[in-house]
Amino acid sequence: MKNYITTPIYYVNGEAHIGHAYTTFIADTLARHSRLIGNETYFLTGTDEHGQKIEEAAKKLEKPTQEFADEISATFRNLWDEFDISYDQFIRTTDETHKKGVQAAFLKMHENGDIYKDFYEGNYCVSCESFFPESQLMDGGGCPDCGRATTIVKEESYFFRLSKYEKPLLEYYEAHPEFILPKSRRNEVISFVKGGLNDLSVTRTSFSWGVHLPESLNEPKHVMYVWLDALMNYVTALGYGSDEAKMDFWPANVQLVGKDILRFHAIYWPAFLMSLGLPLPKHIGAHGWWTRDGEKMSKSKGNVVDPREVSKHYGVENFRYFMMREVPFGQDGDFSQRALIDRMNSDLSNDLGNLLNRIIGMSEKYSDFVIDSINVEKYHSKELDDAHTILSSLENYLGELQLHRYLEELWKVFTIGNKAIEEHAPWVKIKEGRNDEALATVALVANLLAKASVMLHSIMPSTTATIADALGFEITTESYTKLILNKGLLDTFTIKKIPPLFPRVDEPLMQEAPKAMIEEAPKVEHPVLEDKKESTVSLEGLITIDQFFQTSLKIGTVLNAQEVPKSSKLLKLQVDLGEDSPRQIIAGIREYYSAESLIGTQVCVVANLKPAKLMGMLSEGMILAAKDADGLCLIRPEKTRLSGSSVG
RNA sequence: GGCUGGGUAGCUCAGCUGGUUAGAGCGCUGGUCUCAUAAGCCGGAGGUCGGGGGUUCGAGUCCCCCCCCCGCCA
Repeated sequence: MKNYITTPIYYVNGEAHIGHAYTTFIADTLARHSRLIGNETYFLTGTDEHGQKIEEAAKKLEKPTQEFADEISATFRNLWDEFDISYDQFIRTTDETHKKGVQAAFLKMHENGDIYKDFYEGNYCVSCESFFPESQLMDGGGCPDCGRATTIVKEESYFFRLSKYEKPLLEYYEAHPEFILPKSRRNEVISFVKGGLNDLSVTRTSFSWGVHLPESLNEPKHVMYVWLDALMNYVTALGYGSDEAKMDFWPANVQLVGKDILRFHAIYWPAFLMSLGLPLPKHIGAHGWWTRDGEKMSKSKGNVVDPREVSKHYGVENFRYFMMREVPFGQDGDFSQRALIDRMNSDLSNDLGNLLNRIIGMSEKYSDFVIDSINVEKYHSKELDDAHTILSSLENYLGELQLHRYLEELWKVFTIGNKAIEEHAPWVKIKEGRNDEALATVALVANLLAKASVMLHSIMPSTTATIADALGFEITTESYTKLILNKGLLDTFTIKKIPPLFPRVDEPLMQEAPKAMIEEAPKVEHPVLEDKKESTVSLEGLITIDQFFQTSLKIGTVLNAQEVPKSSKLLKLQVDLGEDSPRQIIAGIREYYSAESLIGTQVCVVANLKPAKLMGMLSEGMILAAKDADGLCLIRPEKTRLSGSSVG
């Protein structure tokens, strides 16, 4: 069976981040598994290098565009090599064969009547040199990026008849429920298509860094627009439009994408393929995003996870295991060192690594490291059966890309091993002279480890190779067939005494993200508070407690809030102070809080302030807030209190 | 605002077409073994299954209303 697996091609406008690594790890896992079970496999990844942004970025650095693209593309490729990603091809959209293939596809679509010339009309920002849809414009029609006025501009463009494929696509989704994974994403795509599809502008004349139209069309000004160019890579990599020798790998089995680009892969891409008369991929798998310590990653926060950094400190395969195990496919995941360390200690050190160590120790004492499976079936057929049931169920999870379930199940095999040792206590049997039984238990566990390692291999290739080596075998399609499919046992071998594979990790090995450090600081031990004898507060301007209580502070609940027209600072609030009717309070906090975000929340109000008028509107109180150079924040009760509760 | 999906133990989640005392992993905790990486194994605590109505002999599971969260669209 042929099995083609792809990652998206990564845009060369920045360094590889954890998201890129995640997609690539999943794809690599699927590819390795496919090879292991004996499929003819082709695994494609690469870089997307065309477009105006790349052209501009290169210009800024005063580099030839190609040179710029070469450099960034190489950083991706190097990272994958460092991570031992087993790609069969690394495609670049600047490859000549790719360009040729895209042109061939364009011609074919043109011939089929799916491409026509018209005008692209939209709101154009001259300064940003880009078009924006109506919905993205600012209130007055300004550019969402720079705020300047936009103008309606007409640009000559070729269009792809996407609208024609509305029905065929819907029918396809209907007939192939497994096309879009996870299934929850399927609804989104379907409802989008049901909402109607507009034809797609697929060429541009405003920049030149891209694939030009086929010469026969004689349109030197036109360049292919990003998605047509980029999506085609999946077939041009196989030689579409040039040497088509590898085209029999098409259709792809799994095409992995981030959830942000699902629409392009689940709508445009299949439509293009339909137009070209090519079959559609079996699965488009959309995975989620990663946050760090519960927060969105961003350059400005300085909390971006650098996959190279994590791998350097914790090891690529541990990192990889963590990402696969931690998150259900499609869901967003959270990266934290705590979670990573917990996973490593609990799953890798305790369950797996320690189990291997246990049998190394026993075999050393009981049989001079020699392990023989001869009596395993006699004494442990139950354990073997249970393990085989688990091992043979794993394939199902892979089909739905449920890597975390796959691993969760696989781990039960280690539990069987740990329990068996406990239950059969070989150390007791040895004392009783029942050596056969003791050694059978050790051999059982060796076999369980061997089998589990085979199934773990696609996720932790090098680690499992080490385990296999210690257990005197090699992980190959042959050993997969022998140990998993045919439920065979290991030949007699001498186990290698190796140091613990997964030493426990006690402290974070990396520097924490800036925010996280602040949050964790209070966990440090608190020194005992000394009793202060003399006040160091300046006596100037002090008031008595009675004077303080002349101010009535109350907790209020914001019932409603809206912007004050013509004011950039003021919000008009309706605040419930537990009185017969709510107060109207005008607060100068609009720059920091949206009206919407306040509704239903609680604030601290000066309740006995003489009413005042602000911009002609009555204000019956004041909201307490704290302000410093970083902005303003409201003073609120830590927990919800009854409206009108007094503060003091 | 429209449409999905979801709100179940401290945390992350499983619970299919309604049926015995609501589950798993991690965490916490008591015990126990000693081959082992302060690992393993056994046990325990902890949940009015978002709220309120309803259908039913019986509802986490079905229906209605409400609240809240994520996502997609506008």
